[in-house]
Amino acid sequence: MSKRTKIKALLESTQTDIQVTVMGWVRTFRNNQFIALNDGSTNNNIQIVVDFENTDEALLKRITTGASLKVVGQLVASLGKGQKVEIKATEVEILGDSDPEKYPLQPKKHSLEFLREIAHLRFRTNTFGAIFRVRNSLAFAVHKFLQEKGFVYLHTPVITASDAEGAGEAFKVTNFDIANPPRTESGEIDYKQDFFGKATNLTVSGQLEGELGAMALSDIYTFGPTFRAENSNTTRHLAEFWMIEPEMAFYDLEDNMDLAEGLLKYVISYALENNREDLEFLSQRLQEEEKSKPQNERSEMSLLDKLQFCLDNSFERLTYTEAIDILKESTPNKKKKFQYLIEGWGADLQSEHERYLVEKHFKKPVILTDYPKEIKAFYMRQNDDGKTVRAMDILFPGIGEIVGGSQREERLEKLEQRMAEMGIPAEELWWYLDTRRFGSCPHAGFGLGFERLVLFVTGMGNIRDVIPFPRFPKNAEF
RNA sequence: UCCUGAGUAGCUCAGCCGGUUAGAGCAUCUGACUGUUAAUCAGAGGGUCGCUGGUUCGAGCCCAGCCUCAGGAGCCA
Repeated sequence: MSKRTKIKALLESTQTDIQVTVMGWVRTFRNNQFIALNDGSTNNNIQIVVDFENTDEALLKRITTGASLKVVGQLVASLGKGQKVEIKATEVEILGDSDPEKYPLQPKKHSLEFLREIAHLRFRTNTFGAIFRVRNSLAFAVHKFLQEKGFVYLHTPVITASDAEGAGEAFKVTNFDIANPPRTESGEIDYKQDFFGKATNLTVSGQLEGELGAMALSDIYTFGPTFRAENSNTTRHLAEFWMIEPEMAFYDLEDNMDLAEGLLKYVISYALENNREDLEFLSQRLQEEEKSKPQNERSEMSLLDKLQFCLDNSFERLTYTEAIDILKESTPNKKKKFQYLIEGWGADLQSEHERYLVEKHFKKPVILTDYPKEIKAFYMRQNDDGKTVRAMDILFPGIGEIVGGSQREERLEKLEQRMAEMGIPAEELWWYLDTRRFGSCPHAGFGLGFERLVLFVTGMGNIRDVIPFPRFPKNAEF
């Protein structure tokens, strides 16, 4: 294809009266002469002006919403208001027609629910263009931040054999004819004959393997897809999602929290700097959307203000025990407004409690630490009180838990004892325990839910709208 | 999985107490206009009322089951 200039560059061009070539998709065609063309490089369209009186009528009819075009013309200062520059077309070529009777996108507002059904085309809308450019920046910024700190990007396996991680239901991976799997004499499915010679599933977390890497490379992170076969039908769960899992040797919980907070702030500031226009658009979109909500449900801050606020304030850090005290004394608890009332120490925090702490009490991101060991995973480091573990959850407004992490139990005996208590088969995790046998050391790590981060930064309300092709119960289209 | 609500034209939605031929805006098509900004104006076409069964003289509307979607809860990131 002949050289073209991307629309983002043209709109920023200081030079005019030069010949340019653009390619993109038609958003609207107004007045038989004005094409709003978009190529995804920016949320803004470039206006193409067609000399319709001297253009073949058959060609004009093919300039329809969704069609892809190649346009050659002069980049000139715009005669009309609403844009600085426009292109006076000298040559318009239809690269791909788009039948207007069948093309589902119209130059109007569509519901997010409808766009979810045409996820293959929703990239062509302003909202989803902005979301996926922001998502890209956030992913890049995660790598940039960690790479600059000397972290090693470690590719942990997607297929795993251990089912002992306790992070939810896993999807089975098998080569068997599922209608007729080989069976043992006692009638059980004989996984010895399966592809891997044992039962395998898609990973629910790269953490345990990540720890193995950290115990040699010092600081590692994973950033890949993760799978949970939970029947979750919510705005913040997916069956396939992306997770960032740093694991650091010689880190305690404080270091862990500092890293997580630093990472979150860095990637948010990176997006604010590099995706200003997209975030302004999304901020406006959110404000429009909230107009239809009752006053008390609207957010106090605009999206941009909320992101900036998040950068300007340190996250509130407190222990689970302190949080319980606050919740016990809180108005909704006393007035029995909570669905689950806080009676005392030991209860798991429900969404309503987390939301109260983050959105009502502190009004900023909160890091809760030192949870009761009963409600946390086996690998978390036990505190001397015998009751709590060195866990930390970062709670964000509107999202809930965005990060879950801990200092890891590095003492072999303590770890084995906890595994026994929780019924985790030690023989399956012999390799994990080996790191505690040979040169064990204090270490820590966390998991950051990437889509939840994108949700927060874009101000979207449903996690299915911040991943290109969401996988959730009863849906694996596209 | 549980609770609540929804499913009517391509999209967003209205449809009275069960009663004749199911409506509107936008989109599409035809024509007009031609510096528009989701262009405007005039006209036209477009429906298995989610699916299955039931009640009734008669069902978009009532009943039962199922499917899908949305919001909330749980599981968690």
